Amino acid sequence: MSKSSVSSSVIKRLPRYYRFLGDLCRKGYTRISSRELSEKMGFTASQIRQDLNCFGGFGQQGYGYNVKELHKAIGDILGVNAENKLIMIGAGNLGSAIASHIDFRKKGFKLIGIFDSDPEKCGQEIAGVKVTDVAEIRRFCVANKPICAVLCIPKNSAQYVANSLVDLGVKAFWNFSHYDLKMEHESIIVENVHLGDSLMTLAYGLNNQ
Amino acid sequence: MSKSSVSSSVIKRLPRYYRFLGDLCRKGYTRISSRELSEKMGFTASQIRQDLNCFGGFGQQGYGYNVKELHKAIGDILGVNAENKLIMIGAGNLGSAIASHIDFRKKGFKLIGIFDSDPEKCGQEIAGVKVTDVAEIRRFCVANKPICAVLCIPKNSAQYVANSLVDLGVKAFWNFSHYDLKMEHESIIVENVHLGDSLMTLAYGLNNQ
DNA sequence: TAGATTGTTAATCGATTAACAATC
DNA sequence: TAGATTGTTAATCGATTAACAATC
Repeated sequence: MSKSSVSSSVIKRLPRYYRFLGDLCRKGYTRISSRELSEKMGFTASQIRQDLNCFGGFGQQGYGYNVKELHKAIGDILGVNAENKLIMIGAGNLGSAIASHIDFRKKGFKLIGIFDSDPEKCGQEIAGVKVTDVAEIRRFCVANKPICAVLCIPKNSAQYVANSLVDLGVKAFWNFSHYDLKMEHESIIVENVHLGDSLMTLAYGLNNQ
Repeated sequence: MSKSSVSSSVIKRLPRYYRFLGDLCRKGYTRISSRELSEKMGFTASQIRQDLNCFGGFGQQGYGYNVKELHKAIGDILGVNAENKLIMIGAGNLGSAIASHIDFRKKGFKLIGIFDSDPEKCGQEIAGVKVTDVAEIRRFCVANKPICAVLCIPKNSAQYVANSLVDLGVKAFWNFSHYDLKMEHESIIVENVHLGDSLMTLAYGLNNQ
């Protein structure tokens, strides 16, 4: 299945559907129409039906969607039940907060290692994972084959570290380093998170009415 | 000036331009053409010129753009030199990491207060700001008139807290609470950050080639 | 002046919305 | 069966790209 043909606009909405449907499940909804869902989510009903039909016909005419089934289906599309092995590089403020704050298992990942260059941090435990010296990364990757890395390191080392990790088999990066990673192989997946950019759009909003 | 007519696609690219131009300044560039910038940023030259001309003609035919001037101009459009007073609600893992990690002053904000309901945390200092009991928020807001709030609180209290803060004059929210805020007054600016959603798009990528 | 590169208009492309026949 | 609501095609809208005349 060439799901890669699905546009990124649609893909970025999937986690949102997943979240809302999870909430609806918990609230005891068993069925919902695209119109009802559109009112709750602020999308149009048309868009919801259009989006879902990129992946198959989950609804039933005259009835709507089964909330639980749809939630499960979207979870499967996203791959939230996978256990993609993930390591984190950089256990500073942000790194350790993310390690503790994100429920990796519920998002399709398993945190198997945290690395830092600061000897003070090595040996400490964060989110149940021991912090290891970065010097050990190569050995660790060869032995444990992580597929994804969270980068919480300064921007000047981000590209170098990412390149090294690609050579060690890492296929995806969740990058918090204030630097836009550019990867050679286009099969490498990168999600650059720029919290500062997000904040600046707020400044823009306040600055311009 | 009805800058509000500028599309959000453009606005979301502004911080990126700002970052790249800052880097170019530091690297000693004095001028740059839209073509050169397009190669560095991965946009098209056309888009760059189109984007910039939403705000005015910053370039010069036959020459290109003055890096320093353009950087300054975009900074002014974003309002990075403002000192929008900002408070943070919730000093847990994520809240305190963000307070320490983000350079608010460089983004147009000034962190003037941090609030938490945990008595353990009250009195502690984070990023040079003392953590205060949430019970004090009303008094604090009346006295100090913050215009923006960062929400690092559980999702079930997010909407209630946001509504209360609106009544106290807060105009903008940077919301990390795993819940999509819906505000009555459409003048209230909300930036919902969903780190989990961002991570799930990575899971999707790994799950689908 | 000639060359380069902008600002801007026009063309294209993609994403969103509307409409409706199919069908539960 | 009649009513509701989907899946899907067609229409609209907006954003991106291309082209080029203006001009430094």
